[in-house]
Amino acid sequence: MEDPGNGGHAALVQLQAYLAQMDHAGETRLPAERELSESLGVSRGDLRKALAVLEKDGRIWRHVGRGTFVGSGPVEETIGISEIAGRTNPADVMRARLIIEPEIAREAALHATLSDIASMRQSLVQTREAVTWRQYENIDNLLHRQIAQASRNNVLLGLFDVLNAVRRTVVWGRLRSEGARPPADHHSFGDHERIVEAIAERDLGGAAAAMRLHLQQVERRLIPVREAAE
Amino acid sequence: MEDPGNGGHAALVQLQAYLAQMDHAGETRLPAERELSESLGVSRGDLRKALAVLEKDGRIWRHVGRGTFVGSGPVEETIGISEIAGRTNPADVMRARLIIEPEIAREAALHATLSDIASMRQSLVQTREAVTWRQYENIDNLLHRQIAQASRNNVLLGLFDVLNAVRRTVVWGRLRSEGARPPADHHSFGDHERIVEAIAERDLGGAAAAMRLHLQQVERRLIPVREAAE
DNA sequence: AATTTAACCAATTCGCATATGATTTCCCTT
DNA sequence: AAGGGAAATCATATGCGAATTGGTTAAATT
Repeated sequence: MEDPGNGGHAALVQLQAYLAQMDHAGETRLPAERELSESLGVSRGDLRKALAVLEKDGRIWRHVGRGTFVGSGPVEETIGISEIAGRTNPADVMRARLIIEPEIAREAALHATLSDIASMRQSLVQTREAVTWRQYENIDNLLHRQIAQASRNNVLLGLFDVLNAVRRTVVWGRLRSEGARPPADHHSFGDHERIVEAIAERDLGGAAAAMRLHLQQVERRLIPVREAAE
Repeated sequence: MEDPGNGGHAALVQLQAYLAQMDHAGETRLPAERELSESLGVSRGDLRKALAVLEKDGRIWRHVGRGTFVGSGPVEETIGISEIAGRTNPADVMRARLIIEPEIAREAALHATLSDIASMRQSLVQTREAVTWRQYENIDNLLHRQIAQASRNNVLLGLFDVLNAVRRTVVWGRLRSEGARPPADHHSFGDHERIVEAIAERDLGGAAAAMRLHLQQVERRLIPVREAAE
């Protein structure tokens, strides 16, 4: 019916024109294939061929149930926590913390407000007052997050949250077995205080170094054996 | 009705017993408050008091519409890209790249395999052969990701992917306006080569420094005005 | 007077209807 | 008989309303 013999080339031309017009209007999603084929006066088969060409060229992006979009596709939302945690191990998580968190601490030393520092110091006190291991862990988590928040950079804070969620996923089931032991060891207290102190004094390198040292201590404690021999 | 005067202590005891039994069974979610209060034979008010105690102690986790869970809460899957991108700006994204990516490059210099380096060098060549800006961007993205992959740490790679997705979300619509201009400038080519070279030579500090320099160049180009005066 | 009970609110999940791109089948034209 | 288009079908994703659930407030009961 539709001027056969052109091999669908007319459809491609019309589609490109439509796309340019739409691109100019700022729209990113184009109508459904059924509507568009009728609107452009071409068969759906030809339209799909033209769409396939544009997709292979990277100009559009299609997905079942969602629609067809211009550009490099709808942002890939599917980098979820479990996706990362599923193909890694505690050692890599610890290594990543050792790489990322000192730099975050350095940035915190540069941008922390007085309110941030006050909150951290309050957490320091609460850390010492914890009577349960779980309580201690919660406050420890909070303190580390407060440091990330003190960077005053929501991207860094978001990355920290992702890293933290991955960590809690990967090592899940390891801490639970230790039960309700109180935190009798005092090594982390000093570490935390040194970090906060360096941030308060705007000592960028000192904050990074203190955080690195602290995480190395934590890493050492994660190694199962040898603790007695030390 | 329920033996008044105990101040809800009986509810706490019963709840702890119930929690222990459930914990042993491996379940993580406990029934709704209305059911549980009837099941345990205590008023909802007393049950909520007991739940509040356990929550403050960190043993359970409650959330409206979801339910009550044992442990440190259901793994927070909802740190999605849009959640981060929604409350930030291009400057913070650039700053985060400037902080994170050099450290990733340093790690890559330490762990990259020969295969990794070969892939990167191939991307270098392809970068120079790109005839479209979109093509160039794609290969540039690929190269940066290859560097993250060369760290041989899936957590770092995942964090890079998140950061990259946030970047593409935040700056979306800015690059599109420049249309189909071919990449006539050559400054990034040298940057990229220096980074890959440093990684190949296992020069940790050099790789980080080269990456930092490269990103600073990119940041400079993102500033809208002043480009002609340079 | 105090606590239980019920009612209501806000946030979340669940199920079903709808929308969409992919695929197959059928039918008409030539 | 063959080719191509139109319709039917499938698999996946979204939207919306009902039901669920923790949090809060008011009424009722003892």
